[in-house]
Amino acid sequence: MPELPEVETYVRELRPQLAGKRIVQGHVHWPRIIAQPESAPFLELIRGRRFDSFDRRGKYILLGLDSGESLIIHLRMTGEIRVHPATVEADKHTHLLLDLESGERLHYRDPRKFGRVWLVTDPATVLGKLGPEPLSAGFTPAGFGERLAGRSASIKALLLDQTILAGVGNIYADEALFLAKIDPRRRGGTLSPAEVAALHEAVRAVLQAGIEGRGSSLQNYAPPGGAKGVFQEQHQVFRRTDQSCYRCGAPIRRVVLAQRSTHFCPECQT
DNA sequence: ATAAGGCCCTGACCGC
DNA sequence: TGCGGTCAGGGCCTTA
Repeated sequence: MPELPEVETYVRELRPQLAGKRIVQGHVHWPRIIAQPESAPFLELIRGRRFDSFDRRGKYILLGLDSGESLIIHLRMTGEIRVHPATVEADKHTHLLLDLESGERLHYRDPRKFGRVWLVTDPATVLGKLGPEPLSAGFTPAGFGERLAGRSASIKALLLDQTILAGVGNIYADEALFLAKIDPRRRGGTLSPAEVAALHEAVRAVLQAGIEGRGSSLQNYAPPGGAKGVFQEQHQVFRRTDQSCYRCGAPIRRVVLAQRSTHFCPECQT
């Protein structure tokens, strides 16, 4: 489940694999994977274009083309991008193929078909509603507090809300709440300024540590460079139900909040 | 405006 | 071994 650290790792590893390479021709095997425009104009617009720039916003991958347009990709749960020699066959889960002038092919693969691809002139049409980047100067304790003020939803649900801040998913939300010692069931509006500040710092710390670990590799997830991420080895609570808290020894609890499994230490997080 | 639930999808896993 | 049922969950949509 790629979240901000996994997507950041993706962009960093795709850059050397794709920079300056030209798309000869694209092939769409499952049209709904292309969110915008329709797949026919999509294929026409990418033909002959070169990969120029590589960026991330929240959990979105932004591949800038030499036409000035942006190929935006969201991997959602099981999306996967690989650059293979042309001799590598597409499997049944490969929904988009881009033939490159280099003789390689970009494979977009996604067993659960949740991911989406956009080709747009202005990225803001896709990204416009996203909240601040957690690792940028635009994410401040004061601004975070304002966005949480008056909210009755659980703080866990609010951390997953991409309009409050961009890039946090289920893993890093649970880890950040543990680090900040905040019960995930707390209503967002009830956090004190000190707790908001602690959570702000914790979110930044876990995302930064996640990036340094090249993300969390759970199930089959791996970034495109081949080597798996290692941050899962540092998880304090995520998927550690009934195991001992590393800090106090109490068993980690699992509850469901906002339809998401949520893991926390009932002794440390209050 | 906010909150909550459904939906999309398929592989993995479980119990029988 | 086969099979039906359940679970996983990001973001969008609908409903209240």
